[in-house]
Formats: sequence, C-alpha cells, structure tokens
Amino acid sequence: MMTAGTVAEGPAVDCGARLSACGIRPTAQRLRIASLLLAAPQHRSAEQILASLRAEGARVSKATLYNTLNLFAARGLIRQLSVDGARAWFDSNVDPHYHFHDLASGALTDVPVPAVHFSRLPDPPPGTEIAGIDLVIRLRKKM
Amino acid sequence: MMTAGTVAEGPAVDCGARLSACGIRPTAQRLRIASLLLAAPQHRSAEQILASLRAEGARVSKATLYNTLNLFAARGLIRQLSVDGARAWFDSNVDPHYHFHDLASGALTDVPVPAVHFSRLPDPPPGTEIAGIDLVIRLRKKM
DNA sequence: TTCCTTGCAAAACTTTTGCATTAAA
DNA sequence: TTTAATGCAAAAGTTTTGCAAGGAA
Repeated sequence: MMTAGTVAEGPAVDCGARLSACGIRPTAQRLRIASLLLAAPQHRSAEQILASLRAEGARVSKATLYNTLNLFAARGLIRQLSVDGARAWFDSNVDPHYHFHDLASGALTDVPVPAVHFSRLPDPPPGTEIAGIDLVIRLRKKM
Repeated sequence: MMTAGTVAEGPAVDCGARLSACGIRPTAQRLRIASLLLAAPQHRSAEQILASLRAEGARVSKATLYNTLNLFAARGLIRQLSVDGARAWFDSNVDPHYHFHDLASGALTDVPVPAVHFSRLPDPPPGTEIAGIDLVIRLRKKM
C-alpha cells in the first residue's frame, strides 16, 4: 500500500541510502518522489506522479518534481521513455527490458529481456557504440 | 535539388496521384509538403519542414502543416516517430525499418530490416496482436 | 556563511483549435 | 453551390526557467 506512512518506514531508509549513493542530497521532496517510484516497478507520467504525491499529502511543486525526475534519470535511478509524442513516461525499472504499448488504452507493459532474442544486430557506425536498445511493441485489438 | 521548381515537375505529378490515391484532395499546400517529404526518405521535425517550405517560397501556415502531417500519417503516407520526448519526427519512409539514434547529435539513421533478426518475440497478450515494432538503437561516442 | 533546493509564476515550446476566409469539386 | 482546406491568432498541454525565500552543511 502506497500511503504517506510508507515514507517514514522501511522503504524510506533504502531511498535515502540510494539517493546518497548517487550523490543526491536526500531532501524531503526527493525522498517522497523516490519512495513513490522505487517502491515497485511502474510507468508514470509527471502529471500522474504529481497527482499521487498530492493525494498522499506531499507538498511538492511542479518545478521540483521535474527537476527531480530529470535528476533521477540523469543518475540512472529511473529511466525516461519515449513511447508517444505527447509526454514523457518515467520507468522506475532501470534493468534492461522492453515494452508493449497498447495503442487503444495507452498502457505500457514490461517485456522481459529473455522474451526477445536478437540473433542479428547491425554494427554501430564507426566511432560509435550501442548505448542502449529501446524496443516498443505496439499492440492493437485482435479482430 | 529541392527547389520550388521541383514542385512543378516530375515529382509533383506523382505526388498528386499519390494523394488522390489516398483519398486526399491535392491542394497546393499539400502538394508542396508531399513533394518535399516524398522526394527522398528523410527524418524531419515539423519545424524543420516548415523552415524548408518557407525557404522554398511556399506559403504554408503552421496549422495547415500540422493538419497535413497528421493527415499524411493517418493515411500511411508518412510515419510519425517517437525517439525523444521533445517533439515528433516524421519519417517519409513507411516501409518497415528501424533506427539508429545518435545521442550526441540527435541524428536519426535508418537500420534496414535485414540488419536485425528477432529469433524470439513475446506472444502479444490475449485479445491483442502486434501492430508494429519500433526499435531504436541509441548510439554514443566510442571511448 | 555558502551552497543547494524549493516554490511560484512566468516563459518557452510544441501542437491543437475556433473561426472567418478562400479554394476546390 | 456546397463542402473542404487554409491562415491567423489564441488556446492547450508539457516542460523549463528566473528569482526570491528557505534549508542543509
């Protein structure tokens, strides 16, 4: 259960340690955001995250939320996804994995790495190397 | 060479026919946009397309450009890509293919289908089927 | 004190929309 | 004539920024 109480218990300790380990000063707002996102793997938009924080009673401004999400993403604590042009999605699972994207509902679902095998990949252009692979499998209703 | 003259020559005829074939009324603005995009495979943002049109001397408003790009995409004449959260990219190559995304420059490069082999793909969830696969290989400078 | 973080509001940017005008069939 | 497309400006949605105030070291 993700309530305000969660913040003061077990997960909060882990979050503080994780933030410190990343060189991020664990302020109250950052702990609330980290606690929300790192409690379980999830895909959320900034607006959804803000709504959850407010619902929990957290006092976090939009500016701080965006600052924090960008900071977390830069430090590898979360991952920003580009699945639609409208807005950014933040994935709290930073382990390698792929996504299903349901075109009707917009829902994102994880596809674990073992479910996909690349038996051939192109060589990266000279002077470059592969930094990551984003795979989005778009789903429509079966007719 | 992509100049205003191009519009009145060979490509314009093809464009008019292609638009009509898609049930799109071939107006002057749509022909200019189609002529620009369909002349060769390319990845462009709306703003880049507008700049090129204006540089050619075409009179196209921003509203009409977006209307037209969305219309073309809906009819399968072009494809909209989500590679970064900031803006939409339009790909005039609608044949199946994938992309390299150079993180340093933002450049997009095609990866042909034969360069990638999926030897395993997940089954789509019940009631759904795969509508498409978007693969973006992010590139960074090799160290 | 010194530096970093926060919040608010405003700005920036991309894309969409309302509506009067214009062009196409 | 009848319908659809265009352009302009304004609006909408998302994200960033400037700056004063607050908090941590």
